[in-house]
Amino acid sequence: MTATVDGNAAIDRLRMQNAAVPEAGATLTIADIAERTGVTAHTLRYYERIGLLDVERDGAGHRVYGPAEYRRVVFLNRMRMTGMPIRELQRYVALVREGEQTMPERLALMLAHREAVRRQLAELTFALETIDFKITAYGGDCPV
Amino acid sequence: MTATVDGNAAIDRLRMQNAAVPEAGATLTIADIAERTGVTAHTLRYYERIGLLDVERDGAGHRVYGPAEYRRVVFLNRMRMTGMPIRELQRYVALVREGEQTMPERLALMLAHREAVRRQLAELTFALETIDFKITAYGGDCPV
DNA sequence: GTTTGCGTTAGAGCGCGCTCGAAGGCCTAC
DNA sequence: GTAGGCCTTCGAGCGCGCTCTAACGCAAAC
Repeated sequence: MTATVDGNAAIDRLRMQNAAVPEAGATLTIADIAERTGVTAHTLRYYERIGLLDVERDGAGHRVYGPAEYRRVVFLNRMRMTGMPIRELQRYVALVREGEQTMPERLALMLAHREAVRRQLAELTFALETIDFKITAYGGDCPV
Repeated sequence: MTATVDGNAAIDRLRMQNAAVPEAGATLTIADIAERTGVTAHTLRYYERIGLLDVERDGAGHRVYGPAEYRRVVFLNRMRMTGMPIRELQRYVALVREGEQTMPERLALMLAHREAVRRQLAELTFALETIDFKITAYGGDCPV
């Protein structure tokens, strides 16, 4: 993972994920996916174990990832970044497997999560004021 | 904790904390502090145990909180909300106990944390786009 | 042919931040 | 005087999300 000017590892990862989308028909190993997404092989196996990923095996029993799996990993990673619990992701993935008729429910899940993220943003912004206040206070004196 | 229009429990708590500042000289029980800050009595004892709070005892051995302790609890709560680890709070509190000469170091800690929170805000904002994209996609079809 | 290196599985372990249980003390109300 | 309720301490337990170990397999490189 290469560092960029702002030095934000998570944002770097997001940029990397956008840049490293495999072309249609490509087949990738677990190491490839780990490198391209920044999700460790251990975690990829863990995600598969708990039902977040479905991955084929080659003749040697090794995992074979394609663009669809790549996109899934990136999606999972972003939802985790925004604090979506594993349990909810399991529910979402289960709905995807059930087929098109679950699209309204999936949409509802995403809408609810968007609200959760917006609340999170509001909280962070609010709490940031306390930090700013603290920093300003260190110009004078600082209680606590 | 009373609900407000937007239904954001954490923001409600922040508002409540601002509204429930005890007047100078007031003495509060652990239950009072729990109610006013939204931090449970269990957690308040835990914070004390790990060195984040210093609280006096009355004749019966019960904890007695004053405005300074209240402010400390509110501060701790806000730093936790923004993801500051307990270890860092322990370090900060240790610096406070060491006295005024640690103010530059405390300031540096706060500045670093402010940057961390800003990064967090950037990440959330970035990842929010993925959610928005997903939601838009449900108007059409949705891969993954 | 053996070393190197990547992969596999099952399952244990860990760090964090609480959260709870048990056993008991003090104070007030009835 | 006894029941209820809130307080105390100590220590164990828990949910989450990984993270790592052990033991082993296959396959190309030397």
